[in-house]
Amino acid sequence: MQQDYLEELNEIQRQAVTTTEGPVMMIAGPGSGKTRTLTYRIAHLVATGTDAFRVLALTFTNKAAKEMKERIHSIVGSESRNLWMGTFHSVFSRILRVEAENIGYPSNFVIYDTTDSRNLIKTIVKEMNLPTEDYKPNILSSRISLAKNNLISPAAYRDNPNLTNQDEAAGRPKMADIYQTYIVRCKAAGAMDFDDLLLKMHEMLEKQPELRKKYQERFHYIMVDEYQDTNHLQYRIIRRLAEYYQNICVVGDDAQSIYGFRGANINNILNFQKDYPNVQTFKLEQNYRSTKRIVAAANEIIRHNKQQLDKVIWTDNDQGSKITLFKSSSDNDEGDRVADSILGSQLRYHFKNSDYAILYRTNAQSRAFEESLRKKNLRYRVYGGVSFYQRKEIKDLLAYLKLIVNPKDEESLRRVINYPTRGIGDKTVLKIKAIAAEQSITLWDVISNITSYKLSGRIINAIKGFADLIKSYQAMLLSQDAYAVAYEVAKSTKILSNYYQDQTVESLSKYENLQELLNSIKEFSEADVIPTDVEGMPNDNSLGSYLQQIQLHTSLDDEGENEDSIKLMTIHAAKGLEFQNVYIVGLEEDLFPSRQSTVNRESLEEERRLFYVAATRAEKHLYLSYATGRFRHGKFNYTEPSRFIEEISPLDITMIGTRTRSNPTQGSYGRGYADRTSRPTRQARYKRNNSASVEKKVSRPTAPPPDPNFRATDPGQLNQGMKVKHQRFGEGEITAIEGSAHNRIATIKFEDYGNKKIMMKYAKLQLLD
DNA sequence: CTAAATTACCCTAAA
DNA sequence: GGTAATTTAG
Repeated sequence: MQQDYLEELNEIQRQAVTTTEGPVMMIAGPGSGKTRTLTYRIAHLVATGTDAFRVLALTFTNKAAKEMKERIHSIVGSESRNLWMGTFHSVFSRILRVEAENIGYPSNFVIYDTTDSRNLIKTIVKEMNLPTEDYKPNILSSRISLAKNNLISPAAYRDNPNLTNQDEAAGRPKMADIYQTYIVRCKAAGAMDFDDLLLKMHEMLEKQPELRKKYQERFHYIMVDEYQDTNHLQYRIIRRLAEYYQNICVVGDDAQSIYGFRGANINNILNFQKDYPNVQTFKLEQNYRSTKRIVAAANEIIRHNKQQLDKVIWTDNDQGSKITLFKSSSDNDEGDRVADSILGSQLRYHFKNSDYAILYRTNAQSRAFEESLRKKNLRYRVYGGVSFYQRKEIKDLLAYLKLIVNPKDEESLRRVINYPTRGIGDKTVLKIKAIAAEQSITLWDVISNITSYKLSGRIINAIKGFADLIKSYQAMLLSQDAYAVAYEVAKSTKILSNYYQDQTVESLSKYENLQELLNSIKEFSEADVIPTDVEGMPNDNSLGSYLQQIQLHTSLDDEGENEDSIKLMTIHAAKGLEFQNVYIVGLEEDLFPSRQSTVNRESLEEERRLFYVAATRAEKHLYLSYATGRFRHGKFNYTEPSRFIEEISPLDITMIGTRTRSNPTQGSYGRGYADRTSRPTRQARYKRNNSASVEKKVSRPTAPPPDPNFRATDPGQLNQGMKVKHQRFGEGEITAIEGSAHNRIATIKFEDYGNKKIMMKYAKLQLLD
């Protein structure tokens, strides 16, 4: 065991580590060694005799938990595997899985992500015959989430004039009914949404004294990272769990609270002293990460906020170079400028690619940088964005697997019952639903017993075929591992081979994504199961376990940590990370700060904290960038520089203005715009980053060879005068191409049909030589 | 009923 | 700029 860990800490950090008893609060500024202190605190507990399974440590990303776990492992050894450590959602889902039957859920409960729960809300609205223009799924779902996170039940919601008045005014008086129905339907489906993972944990602790006692007594020591980002529900759970031993240590920084939009309550940290009057507080204000200039700029930024704890960070590090500000004329110009700057900086300072991060406010901003970096052959990786697990093809296959594990899952059932098509259309599904509703049973109950209902032979046949298929997979799961079943599903449903046959760029990428998914299932199901010493810490490689795990996947969990690539991510995703060189881009009004954040002071201050977080990620060099215009929603708009830029003293900034070389605005409007739409962006990005690993890990299943004459319908490849074949209209010749890059329409003269206008983006055309 | 084609709609961050 | 919903053709 490593003995000298206390030597690596400064005085305050050491006190925070060794003060293990009673409530402790650490206010830790950026770069103050917070993670190190927290890590050593846990290691210290274990090293001084606490059983690891008595320690609960809650973080906001799996990555943070994993890193800490590894560091603790290196200090205390294998005992660290018994720590209860992870995100709120993943730790609670493990506990709930063990206790499922005590709270009326199957232990294989499924977890609904935002898409699943929105779809469910959509069907509820439809079933209640409410106007969809007033009842928008994402608004409804955010209100439900708000209610759940503030422990407002449907009944309490109904009685809350504040909430109901808002709903009345917005034309959705049935809000509370939807909320109630939503809960009933989730329960019936054996499903929990993200909020339920917290809510059910809370309910269990409140309503079941035995279980409350069990968990209160299990966790001698509780630690919560990023405490400023906890919401009311999380706060209540933590309080309950800590009630018995009172050994609770929270770590946070009010200046870095950036999750207000999902209910984070900054008062949780501001009021901690009231909750625990005997709290011992440690302030970590020395910054070990950044140069003096960066630290000074950060302090200037945050000083513009009214609501904050009194705290100034300082550093002993070098003065460092000035902050660089880039002004560009468009989003594409901004991309080029940043890519140029990275190249120049690499030549001068010999940094690796992985020493650079480009941070933006919205995921959509990544594209321009991707293109510019690709042009210069700079390796990059985009984190976050549309998650791998949200892609259609992935969700489809996962829906089968979820259904096999838990056939009550209505969302998954609806997703796959007619995919691939097997003659079960909307009408048929409606009939089944009517039967299920009438008898108060689940859809699966009806489907699995379809022969006992009076329906037409054709319908019974189709449904029986489907039910038998699912049943056969379920039977298979009894004797075979998760991968074998998943592979069988992918193969026998033809999902995989259909994508393989269809040689378009999109389909190929979908095919590869599916392979990648199968791959990860294979890895999971073949991994050695490391037994833990702890009762109630499930650690198995079943399909159900896999499904629960991936639903709680966080965006930074993606592999590639060790590769040498420039990192592109949102500022939210960058929290807790550090980089030698940071580019904060898109510093424009209405983008950063975002338009909706400028309506009141609270949200503007949160936006400013976001800027503070971004700036404090930088160790050596900080670059800011804005453009005077950019494409948004398919249109070019002129923009104003962000108010945040002015909040930093001009003395600390070097300005680099718009270049006069080519005319960038026009370039981006004409040629650049056409270029970007003709390029398979997201698929290409994924493929680029992952295809190599796909190829080496999995051998391809046999599929018929692709038709050599077939070419992807890429509007950029097609020109006037070309001969093409259309699936329906037969052979023809392109006589004209019109429309914007987005909606490119070809006029094609067909032999049998005359002139037809075809939207090229969607039509499947075969190129004839 | 299916598949293709067209139109409608959304739009901050994320477990 | 992308996807979901709807319409259209077969």
